[in-house]
Parts: sequence; structure tokens; C-alpha cells
Amino acid sequence: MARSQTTKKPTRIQREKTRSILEAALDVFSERGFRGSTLDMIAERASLSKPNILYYFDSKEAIHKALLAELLQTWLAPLHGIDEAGDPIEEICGYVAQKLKMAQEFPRESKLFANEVLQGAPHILGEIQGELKALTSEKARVVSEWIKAGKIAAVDPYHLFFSIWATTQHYADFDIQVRTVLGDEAEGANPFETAGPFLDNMYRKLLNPAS
Amino acid sequence: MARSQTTKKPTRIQREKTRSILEAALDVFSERGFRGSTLDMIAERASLSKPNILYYFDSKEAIHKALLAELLQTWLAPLHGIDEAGDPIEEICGYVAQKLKMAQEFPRESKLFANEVLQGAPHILGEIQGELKALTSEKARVVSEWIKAGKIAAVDPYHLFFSIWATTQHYADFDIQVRTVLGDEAEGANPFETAGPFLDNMYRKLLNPAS
DNA sequence: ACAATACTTGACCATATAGTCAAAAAATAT
DNA sequence: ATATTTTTTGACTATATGGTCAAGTATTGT
Repeated sequence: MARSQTTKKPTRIQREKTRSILEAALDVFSERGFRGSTLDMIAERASLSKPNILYYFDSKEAIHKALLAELLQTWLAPLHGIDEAGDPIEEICGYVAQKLKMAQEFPRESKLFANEVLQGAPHILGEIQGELKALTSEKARVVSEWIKAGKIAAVDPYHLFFSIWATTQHYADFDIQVRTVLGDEAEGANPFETAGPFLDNMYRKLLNPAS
Repeated sequence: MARSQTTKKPTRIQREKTRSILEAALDVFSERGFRGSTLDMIAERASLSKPNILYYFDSKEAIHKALLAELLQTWLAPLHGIDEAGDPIEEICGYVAQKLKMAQEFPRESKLFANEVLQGAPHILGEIQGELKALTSEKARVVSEWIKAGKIAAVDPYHLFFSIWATTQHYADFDIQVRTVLGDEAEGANPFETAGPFLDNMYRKLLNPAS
């Protein structure tokens, strides 16, 4: 029986092949989008035959879903870290730095997520309505408390998060545009490196309560 | 001979049908991406037969290219408006407001562009390397002058533009996420409306020279 | 009215691609 | 060693889809 329909403890081969497939699929999906990707491309990149891939996953869509499920946890992790008891400005700027770092280290995941949401989040709308919404709502409450306590300037917490998500992921999702505009001619600086101080400065000014 | 290969002055029917097709294609492409869209979908939405569509455009790709060409002009227009002689903060905040308004009024164009750039801009890399890069570079120079003159705070002009593009287009491109997180339950407020003041405030604080 | 031109389409074709299957090969258990 | 289970794959099918074409219909110019 196909591995993908079994419930027993996975063997070493199963773990390894499943990993290879997800790794290859992340490459392909993030570059070409779900519909622009074919099982043959994934198979080739994973050095497996197409039927072999379908032995481990029931369908192309199943691979995609598995990736998105992993992804969302990665995506949400930094948000969990915002600590109500910490220094508000450091907490938020730390979050910005972490999101930027994730965009730099996991650009494929960022693009996969962007692709999915752009098309109306057909596969993870449920999770967005659930986990993401709940967590954002909770952290928005924390920001509101900080504002009430006069620790940071009064800004809309939701738009604060949106702007952080937008600015940080922009460097991964629109990297071609960013690199082109900055000049591909290897002017040395990595966009992520120079974006760090810019964003840090922007959010410190935005949140500084003494204004 | 097929209209699409002719050079004569277009007739009324040609203008109308071409418009219908581009309109329908913008709907479909922006919702599903280039590869996720089929000529049949475009044909149906335009109330035309598939061969009829191919009478006006040589290929699916030709439709896409035509859309992107129009699009880029729309996209760049607000940037042209930044006036070196104007008040720096008003110029930039005006630009932000205009970009936000365009995201609100032309979400399909924004998504089409996002889709294209996400996949590495295969069809408009040339234009990005040309027009977009040149114009951005010129306006970055203007911002630098303002900084040198002490009229606005010192920030990286390129990252300033990136952050403006990212934050404004985010509301169009990621609208499902934005609306979901804010609560679909029609809590009244339109995300674009509430984003306006937030972004205006953010950029005024960022650029305020007295800090 | 008549010809010339522009437009439209049903019926195709060629190709790409997700997914199947039976049989072989490899790994594992006894 | 042998039986059992897991893994692998060549050959295949069904369908979707971009694009063609010849034959028709409508429009326009004279």
C-alpha cells in the first residue's frame, strides 16, 4: 500500500524521501507558483521518478498543502515572541528584525506564502481565519495596552503589523525588483543588510511616545 | 488576415473587442495568475469564442504582455509627480496617498504586477531595468537633495521607496489576509481608509527633519 | 447590388500533465 | 535462505489547454 495512506511509524527512507520531495517542491512552487509547477519538475529536482513522488504524496496538491502547513508555523513563530512584559519599542523592533531575517533566510517560504495569499489563499484560508487572526488579535491587544500606558505612540496596531509584514517580506517576494532598482552590478551592499537599519529607524520614530 | 497582424487603423469593433478581451483577461490573470488562467476563462468572461480572441491577439502571452505594458505606465505615473520644487514632506506623503489610492482603485493591476514580479518578472524585466530603474534613481536623487538641504531627515531614499511600495500595495495584493485579520464581519471600516492616516503619520514622523 | 474586406466559429490537432497500475527490485523480517 | 513488506518505475490513460483552419457570416466601400 502506498506510504501516503499508511499510519505506521515512518522508516528512514520514508523520512528522507518525503524531505527531498518537500525540499524540491518548495524550490519549484516558490519560483513558479502552484499552477506553473509540474510534478515532473519536482521529480527531476528531487532526483526521483514521478510515480515515486506519488507514492509518498497522494497528489500535487497534497505536497503543496504539506508545505503550507509547515510554513504557517514558521511564519507565525516570531509573532509569538512579542512579550507584553518586555520593553515595547525593543519588542516591536526585535520583531521587525526577526521578520526581516526570516525573509532573508527563507525567501522561498515567503514567496510561497505570497503566491498563496495573492490567489485568495485557497488552501490556507482556514488557518488564516483561525490561528493567524487569533494571534494577531492577541498581539494587537498587547500593543493597545502599551499605547494606553503611554509607552509607545498611538498607532493602529493592525496597520502596524500590516506595515511590518509588507516591508519585511517585500525584500524576499520582490527581490528581482529590489535588486534591479538598486543596481544588479554588485554594488556590494545586500538589500537585507541596508534595510535593517532603515526599518529599525522607521519603527523607532513611529513608536516613540515623546511626539 | 488576422487583425492582430495588421497595421491599418483599427475599426470601432476592433477597439471594442480588444478592450473587452483585455478587461476580461485582467480579471482572470489577476485572480489566478498567468499559468492558472486559460483562454477559455478569458473567452467566457469576455463573451467571445476562443478563436475569436486569438483573432485579436496572437497568443495568450500577447494578451498578458499588452496588459503589463499598460500597467507599468499606470504604476509609474505617481512617481513622475514628485516635484523637487515642492514641499518635501508633502510631496512624499502625497505620493504615498496616491499609491494607496491606486491600490484601492486598481487592485487587479496591482495583483497582476505582484504576480509578475514574484515569478521573477519574466515579461517585464526589461522595463524594470529601464524605465523603473531610471525613474526611481532620478527620484532618489531628489530625495537625497532634500536630505542634503536639511529639509527632511536622513533616510535611505531607495528603502524609502521600497517601503512605500510595499505598504501601499500590500492592501491590494494581500487583501484576503488584511480583511480576514481585521474581521470580515463588516466592522464597517474599509482597510484602505484606515490605512491612509496610519501611513501618512508614519511617513511624517520618519521624514520630520527635527529629530 | 455587388464585391471586398473584416469578423466569427465549430471542429480540429498537438502537446502537456496529473495520476494509475502492474510488475520488478530492494529492503526487512523470520 | 525464504517470505514478506516496502519501494521503484516504465508504460500507460484521461483530460485540459493553447492554438489552427476552413468555412461561414457580417460589415463596409463603391
